[in-house]
Amino acid sequence: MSASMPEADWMDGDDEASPAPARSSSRYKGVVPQPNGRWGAQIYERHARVWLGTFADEAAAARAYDVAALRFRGSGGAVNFPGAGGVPSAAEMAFLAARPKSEVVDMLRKHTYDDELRQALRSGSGAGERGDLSLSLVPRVALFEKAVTPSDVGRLNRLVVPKLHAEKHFPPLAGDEDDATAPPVLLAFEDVGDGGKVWRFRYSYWSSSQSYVLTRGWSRFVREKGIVAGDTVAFSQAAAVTDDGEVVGGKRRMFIECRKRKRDDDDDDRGDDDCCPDGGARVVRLFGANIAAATIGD
DNA sequence: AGCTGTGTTGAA
DNA sequence: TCAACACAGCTG
Repeated sequence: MSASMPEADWMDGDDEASPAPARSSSRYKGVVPQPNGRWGAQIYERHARVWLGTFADEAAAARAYDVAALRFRGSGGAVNFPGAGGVPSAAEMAFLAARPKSEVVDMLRKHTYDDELRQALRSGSGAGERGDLSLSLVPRVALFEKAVTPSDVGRLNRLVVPKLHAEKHFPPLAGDEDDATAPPVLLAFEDVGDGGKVWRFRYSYWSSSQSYVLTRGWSRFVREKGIVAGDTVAFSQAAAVTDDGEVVGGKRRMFIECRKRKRDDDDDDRGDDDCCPDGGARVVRLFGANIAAATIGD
């Protein structure tokens, strides 16, 4: 179901005008009648029942089951409301995939799922968005960030990547152990603050300074984003969320995001060429502090 | 006092 | 896996 779908549309069954006492059973999958005339929703996983809450409307309970089925079994699972409202959008699937089952179940039990989904969809659908899949909904793991130095934004046209982070999160560069200059590698990053615009940088090791650097492409990034010394560039990587909400790296997609250095109160400077189109501090939902991000280099 | 959500069982 | 049924507990 999509967030834009009015709930009332499918909330009317046959027994709308009458308070209708509990029927002996529901026509919807995962829905069970409650003694008081309300409806309960449940889904089974591994022999165990997962209670999804009770609902006044039979169809609302059925929809709760659908949501759970989407999260527990993927878009392939049988659902009560296929078609129209039941068609899971890529964005909704991402929304679901980005949170642990327990959280989804909580939202269903508290009847807050639709609100949360709408809110996430709204905040994620900025003007610069390209696909219909909001980047803010893509689960990501933070890799590292660096406050850029004057030389990082100066004429050197390069960003020094702290050795520890480079070696831990970026693909290994042959030759970084000996004094030979490693062959350059091209890395692509999706811009979290700009609807996924892709930035490509040459990544290499400068043996002369014994530094890992992002070179070609970096200066353009600095210029277009208006990055100045003191600002921060953050790197993250696509991740997957397990049943328990544990985040695991795995996908190769990497992301970059720039954050303006916090200014006390003086000027807010130009508000559009900024690196964060939305205006204020963009809140990106990142997961878990301690995740074993998969090695990018495979 | 009401309701929710679990215990449990038999069918699919 | 799934739902029917009973009712233990919980909530207010």
